[in-house]
Amino acid sequence: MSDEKIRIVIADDHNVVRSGLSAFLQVFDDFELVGEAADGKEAVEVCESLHPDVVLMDLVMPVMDGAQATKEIRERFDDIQVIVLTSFKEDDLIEGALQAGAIGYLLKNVSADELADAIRSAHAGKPALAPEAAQALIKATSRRKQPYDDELTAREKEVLKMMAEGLSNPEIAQKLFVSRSTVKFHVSSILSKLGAASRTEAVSKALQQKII
Amino acid sequence: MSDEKIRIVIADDHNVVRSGLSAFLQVFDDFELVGEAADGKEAVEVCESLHPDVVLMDLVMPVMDGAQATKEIRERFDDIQVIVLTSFKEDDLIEGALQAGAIGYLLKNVSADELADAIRSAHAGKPALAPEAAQALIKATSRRKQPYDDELTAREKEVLKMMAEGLSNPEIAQKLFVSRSTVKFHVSSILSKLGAASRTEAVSKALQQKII
DNA sequence: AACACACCTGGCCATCTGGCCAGGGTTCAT
DNA sequence: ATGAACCCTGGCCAGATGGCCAGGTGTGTT
Repeated sequence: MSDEKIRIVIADDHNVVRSGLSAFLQVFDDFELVGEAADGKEAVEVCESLHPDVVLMDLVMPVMDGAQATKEIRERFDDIQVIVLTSFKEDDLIEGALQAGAIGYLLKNVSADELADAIRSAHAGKPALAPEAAQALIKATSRRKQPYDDELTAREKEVLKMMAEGLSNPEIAQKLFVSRSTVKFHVSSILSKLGAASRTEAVSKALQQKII
Repeated sequence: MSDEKIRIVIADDHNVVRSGLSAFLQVFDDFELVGEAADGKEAVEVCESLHPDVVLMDLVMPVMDGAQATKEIRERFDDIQVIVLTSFKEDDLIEGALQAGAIGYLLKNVSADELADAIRSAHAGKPALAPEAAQALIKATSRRKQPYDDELTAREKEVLKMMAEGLSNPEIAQKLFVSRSTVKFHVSSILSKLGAASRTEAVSKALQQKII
């Protein structure tokens, strides 16, 4: 460890969480809380003006979400490390956060010591993943590999949305100014790409996998 | 205000949040934090042994959720007031929490002062709803009134789930050991109750309204 | 120029869908 | 016991579905 304190910024839209993190950090004398932000946009601005070493970033925030903020921060200041701090309810966001350039991923039920370790690791450029986070990551990736053979085209998504509204093929055909055959063609593609046996199953899968 | 301090218990599965709330409470000298709990079950137990005046309760927790814990606490100790503290993402849980007997509902982005006011109100038996919470409550109730004519029966939900899996009527009939006619009967009921014109629309609505 | 890809169309056909009709049975509260 | 629910069944039928076949167009890449 160097003599310099690790300069930290907290980005979370909840007062209580900011206060809690702040309390955690005060226990250790190698940390210095230099700024706070209540949303992603603020987080980026604070990084601009203060150039902290590490940002503790919530994912679910108004105005700009944590993943987007992480991306912007990492693109513009590659010496600022971002640790994502979130609740286990948001499994599906982990991947996006890591792709955005977060070096750490912790759940909000971390202890002060674990948090401190993660911050020191991140500052040293070493990743710090909570075991639950790693697990959720595996789950998230394996879940996405199976169902798809391919991505849906724009037209297919359009048709899929109408299917989810309960429209029949003739109705969709009328709305899109194409023939029933064409709609059937798209529907067939959708079914095979989603691995569904019927339009109902396709819509069900699409909704659950948040394709629409 | 009496001379006695208001005895408070915090129930939240996130360390950080507990720490943050604790820090908020320390600012005021009429509060005394007497216990903490990391899930709903612990919260009930802590209430049993410590009989606090007010519980600050998170809704999303492992083992037993906050609504259930609130219900049990209110049933057994009607002199303990519960204030639900949650994030705005969980709009749809507000109603359940209030039905369970919570007297207050705050979002986690409250300030220390707002929290203090809410605790004092709750202790005096006066409700304390965050404006956003009230708004979400209205939204939640109005959203539920429209789509339903009636609740689904257990059997109908069972059929609905199979529909969402993409099973056809004959397949469902086979699984349930009933005839195709019976399945059709249930499907018809589901369609009319959900206001859907086809099974696909029914499944779509059911998924979006979190019925299944 | 050749190719892949997305998009469009028509016809044939077995199957599924969902509305309508009719009739059973149970259990539970009034 | 007289409903009121929920659950079960059969038949009839127009329409929708989805798989299969065959073809067409335009785009952009190589």
